[in-house]
Amino acid sequence: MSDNYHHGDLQNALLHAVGEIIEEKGVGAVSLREAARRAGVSHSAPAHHFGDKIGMLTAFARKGFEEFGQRMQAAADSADEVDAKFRAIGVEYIRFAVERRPYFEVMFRSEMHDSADPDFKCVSKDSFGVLMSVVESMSAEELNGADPMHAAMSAWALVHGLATLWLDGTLSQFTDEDLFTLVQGVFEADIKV
Amino acid sequence: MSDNYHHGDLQNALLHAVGEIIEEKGVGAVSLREAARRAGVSHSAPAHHFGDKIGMLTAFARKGFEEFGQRMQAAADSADEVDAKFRAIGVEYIRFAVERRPYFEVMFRSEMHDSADPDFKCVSKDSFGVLMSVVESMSAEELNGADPMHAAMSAWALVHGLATLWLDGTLSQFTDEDLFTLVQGVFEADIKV
DNA sequence: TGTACATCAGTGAACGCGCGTTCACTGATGTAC
DNA sequence: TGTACATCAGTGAACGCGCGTTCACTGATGTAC
Repeated sequence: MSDNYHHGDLQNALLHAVGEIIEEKGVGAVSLREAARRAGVSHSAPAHHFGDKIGMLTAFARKGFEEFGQRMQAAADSADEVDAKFRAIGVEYIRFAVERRPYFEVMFRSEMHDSADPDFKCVSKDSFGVLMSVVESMSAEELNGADPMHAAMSAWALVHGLATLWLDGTLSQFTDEDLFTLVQGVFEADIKV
Repeated sequence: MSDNYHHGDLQNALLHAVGEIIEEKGVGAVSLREAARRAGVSHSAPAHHFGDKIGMLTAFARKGFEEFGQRMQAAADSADEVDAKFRAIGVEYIRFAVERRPYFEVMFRSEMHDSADPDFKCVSKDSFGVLMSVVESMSAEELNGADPMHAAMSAWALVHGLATLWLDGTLSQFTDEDLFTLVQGVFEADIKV
């Protein structure tokens, strides 16, 4: 690999830079030029690879969903009992949101990516599939007679809500608890609405 | 009120404009200049009133929380039974998110306002207080022995997750259901994690 | 009833900035012969 | 083994844009006397 002209893996270097920018300055600070700067490359290089800004962010979101899907699957595989799988997925969801905040924010904010991108659609559906297949393996008794899709949405909404409220700093206004102590408490308190 | 120089209620006119901008072009399109344009006023007028951009958005969020708090309170008062209050609050939360999307987005995104603003803090805490007081009026039996704070967080996370997933367009990828049919189903399916 | 004056809302010109996009280009690489 | 050529990655100058902020200003309003 030459030192100069041909970077070798610029695509990944740029996506890495995007992550850094979000980590340091938030999603609003992402720009093609700043990503180029951090990758040590001319400011028009990113457009060459990704077409435009939204293309770069969509590629970033796709990469996020790939890791996310793998982690969800690993969580589901980490337990034998259905309800243990269920909990493991929930905890891993929140863990991902906190550890990989830049991905999470771009993945789940519609204005930050192109949801119509076929690859994006595919990889995001796959992630949801992990949750669905766990729910579908539940017995009618375990589901309390609930529709599996609704049960999946319910679980998803709960962890997604916790994650976003935490990331937005709203929760810390109301409780001093460590996030995972809180998660534990919330999972146990998940009373019937 | 003169036609020209002194507007009379520019502050509100600007906040109204902010709502319009978000409705039409999303939170990223908000600017002092665009708000001024829509209020039919010079571009430096908003700074005169709000100090800077974040000041304008924080005022917008405050206004949102005021309406939000009132609606939460009205929902809580609309029923006699505790669990009916609980449900009413949940539905109203989601209804607010959908009907008043611009407010909702600015209220719950930390980078869109100044969370340290004393008035903001006050009015957002008040809203949460409505939920807390309903949960606190529940008997130990109704709570299934759960900590009231955790029960409140759990309910909050559920509806907040539903609302944000819906607004971000993520849910519509997976279900064709009307939002409130889905909400109904999810509330009923709210199984123990 | 009239005048002077303080206050405050809103103006408009100017500034510098970072951005996305375009485009003709150049340097490196690999392949065909 | 050497040469010609196509391909593709990355360059860098240029463009126009909308933005936030500043600042000396002006027009309207109300109050004191």
